[in-house]
Amino acid sequence: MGTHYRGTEHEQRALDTYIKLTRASTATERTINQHLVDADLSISQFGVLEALLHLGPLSLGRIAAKILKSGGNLTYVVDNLCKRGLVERQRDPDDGRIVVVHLTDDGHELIAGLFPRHVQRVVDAFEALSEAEQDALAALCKKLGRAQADVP
Amino acid sequence: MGTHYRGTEHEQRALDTYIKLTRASTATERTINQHLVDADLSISQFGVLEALLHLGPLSLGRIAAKILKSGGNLTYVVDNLCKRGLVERQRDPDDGRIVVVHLTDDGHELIAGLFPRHVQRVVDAFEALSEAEQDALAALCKKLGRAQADVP
DNA sequence: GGCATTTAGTTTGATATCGAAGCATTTTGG
DNA sequence: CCAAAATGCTTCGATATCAAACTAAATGCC
Repeated sequence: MGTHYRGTEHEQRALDTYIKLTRASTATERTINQHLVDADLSISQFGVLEALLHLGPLSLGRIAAKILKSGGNLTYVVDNLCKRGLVERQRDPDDGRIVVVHLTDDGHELIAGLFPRHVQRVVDAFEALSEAEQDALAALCKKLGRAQADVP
Repeated sequence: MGTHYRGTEHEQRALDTYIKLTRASTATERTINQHLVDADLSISQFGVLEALLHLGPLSLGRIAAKILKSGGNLTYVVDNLCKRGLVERQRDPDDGRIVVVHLTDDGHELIAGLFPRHVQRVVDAFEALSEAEQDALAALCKKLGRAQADVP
């Protein structure tokens, strides 16, 4: 693995870490989300349903922040979930700009049934690392992720 | 951060690590690729050009494997690069199934000029971690990434 | 109170992305 | 030597995704 670019050792290290991080993330996500195909859900759709399951009804903006997607995107994803009757939109009576999204009974049943399987897949995917290694990885990722807000 | 799901400690740990990994990867990618907007290149387009710069002409299949994208996708991305005159297709005379993609002069000039800036951005993004931390992160990601091939 | 600014969502146009189906071409097995 | 299987790419239909333009509602300032 690694790039074929010849730079300083410092550059090489950053490039190499970057590639491995990206690949690990992509590969892990792909493995874990394999089961969503059966439920006919996209990753984003699953993300929205999961957020609603664990946090209760949320505005579009809060969902967008939660799953790190753009507003325009969220409108689209929620549209598709609405069409399938898994969620519903409700305008906030106090603030007419806000649209709150909540699970329907069908939606709740679907995500509640799916989630345990999802957890198991996450656990399986990370079985390759010991608990200490998982903690170390999480800590490094947290540090790295936090820092990105400050990089121009 | 972290999920709001109450499971066993073992489950919590995997879920938490998963979220932090995904977020760090997404955030870092976003920071680093910000400069591509100026060059009017998508991340995938940049990935293709970079692969060609450092590895020389490649078949579509090899590019797909290199940047972890589906074949159908690669056809599309390379189409767009062709339209802009940055790459060209060439059928392999020995094996009529294979299409080899290579940089044009314009393409070479563009990516060769862009790459140093890209490296600098990667270095900057990872400045938040010490060299030892970067090495540790790379090693953990490598281990995790490798293992995904074996998870059903 | 009324205009300017900010905030929340939606729309739009372009690129990305996948999986499956389709089409050549090459390789393989009998 | 030929039919079957495998390989490499393209096409297609659907979803995702972003950024920018747009609309509507609330807030702030004078």
